[in-house]
Amino acid sequence: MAQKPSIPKGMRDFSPEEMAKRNYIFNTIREVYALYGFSQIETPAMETLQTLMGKYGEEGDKLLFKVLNSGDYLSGISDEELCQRNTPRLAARLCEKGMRYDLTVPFARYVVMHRNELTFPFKRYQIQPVWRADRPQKGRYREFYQCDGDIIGSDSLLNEVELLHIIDDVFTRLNIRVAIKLNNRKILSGIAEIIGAPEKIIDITVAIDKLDKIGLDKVNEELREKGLNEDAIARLQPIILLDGTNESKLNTLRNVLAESETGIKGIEELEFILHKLSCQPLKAQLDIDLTLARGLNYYTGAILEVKALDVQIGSITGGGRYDNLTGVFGMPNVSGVGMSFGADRIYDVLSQLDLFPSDSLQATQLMFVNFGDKEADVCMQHATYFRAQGIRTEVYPEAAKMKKQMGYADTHHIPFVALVGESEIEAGKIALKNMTSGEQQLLTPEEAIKLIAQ
RNA sequence: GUGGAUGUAGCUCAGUGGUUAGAGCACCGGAUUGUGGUUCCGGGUGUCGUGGGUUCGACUCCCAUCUUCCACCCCA
Repeated sequence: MAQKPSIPKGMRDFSPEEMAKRNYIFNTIREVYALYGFSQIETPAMETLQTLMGKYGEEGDKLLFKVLNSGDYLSGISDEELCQRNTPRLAARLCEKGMRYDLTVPFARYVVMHRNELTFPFKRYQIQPVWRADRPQKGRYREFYQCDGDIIGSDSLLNEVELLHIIDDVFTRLNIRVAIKLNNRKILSGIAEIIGAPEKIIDITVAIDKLDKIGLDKVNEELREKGLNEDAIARLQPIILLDGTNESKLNTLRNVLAESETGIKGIEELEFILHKLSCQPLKAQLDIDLTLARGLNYYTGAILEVKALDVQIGSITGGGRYDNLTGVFGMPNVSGVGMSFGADRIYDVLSQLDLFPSDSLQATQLMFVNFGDKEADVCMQHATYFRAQGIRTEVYPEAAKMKKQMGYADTHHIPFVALVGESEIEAGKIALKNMTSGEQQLLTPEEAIKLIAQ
């Protein structure tokens, strides 16, 4: 007897109901992207390791799923090499492909390869799974979907504004209340500059990012450990604890960063975005948040992150401006701004708040009960007609007991059941039962369609 | 990758070093051959995650391994 089957760690099956809910999310995001003039692309599940390696830092390289070469993958490898057991080097010899880790790097590769076909600015969205050999936890999987949208080949800050509107539209449609956190990498750089530790920018942002989690004392402690002197830490305090309206935050920053050209530039960028948004306000609340650093260090300008207000969960969307997306692939000076919706976390939010609209879950609208061969023939013809009219229709395939057939309709949440037996056939009508109210009436097919369609 | 928990029926979980492993819900059959979601009757559907070990005897104790979960790391 075969063992119980299983699936790899951190990967999931999706039931019909889960798929319906997931598609509701994907469709919403797709529609909004399309409304803003984005076009969809897809890239392969695997990329060459040459494309993937070294793009996500040391940590990222470890988390890449590598794919063993096909065929005689040991040919050309000596026993000596095998015995050395140098895992990274051996992996490089045995694997030349890897599973995509995110959608941004494959997109950069895509842009470089297709640069002659593209007209810039290029606005693309991409909804595909990515794979990471991370240790799974709740809400963290080894296979999950990202829904990326990027605008590349344009330095205009209007793109940032547009992304914020897209985010606002998506979450408005999904009925999720969110707060959008906004920051600018240039401001963070300016801060590092002012306190005289520009090379510590990563350490500082990582430490500041933990404020919510570990508190001010621990953050300062960590800064100390990272080699910042007391004077620098002291100068950081007002920045770490910055509070008030977005406007007052920017004013405070303007004073603190007066001597940093970069910092002032960052402030001006944020001011521009806020000004544009004041003409066309968002429904979501928007906060300037300096603790927002984002792990990835390729961002160079605006950084954004979205949190759900009514559910305790990590960020459900993130993004920002990067100046040199394609540089590593030999195509310099392509600037872009992009973001990624975290579909799996959005799913969790909608589930917890019970916000999936019921019509997004409904599949079949009408089921014909099967009374036997002769009746079924008539039902099949009716079904063809109903389908042609756009009604999602099925005919129960067996002349099972009425109880079983009704039970089937019930568990599948089919709102209408049609009963067509001898007497109905004779009258040329169908008995249409509303499964919610229990009411039943004798109707012509046309009348039935009208009733079901409303 | 580091540290710590967890795994018994489809689901949520009881259970004891000793016969044949239980409950609720779900599910299946019947009451009911043209009417579901209510009711009544009947049914346990399981290699107790997997593989070893200790023992007269292991679901229970030990080891390994896998899964899921928690914290760190990192992140969506």
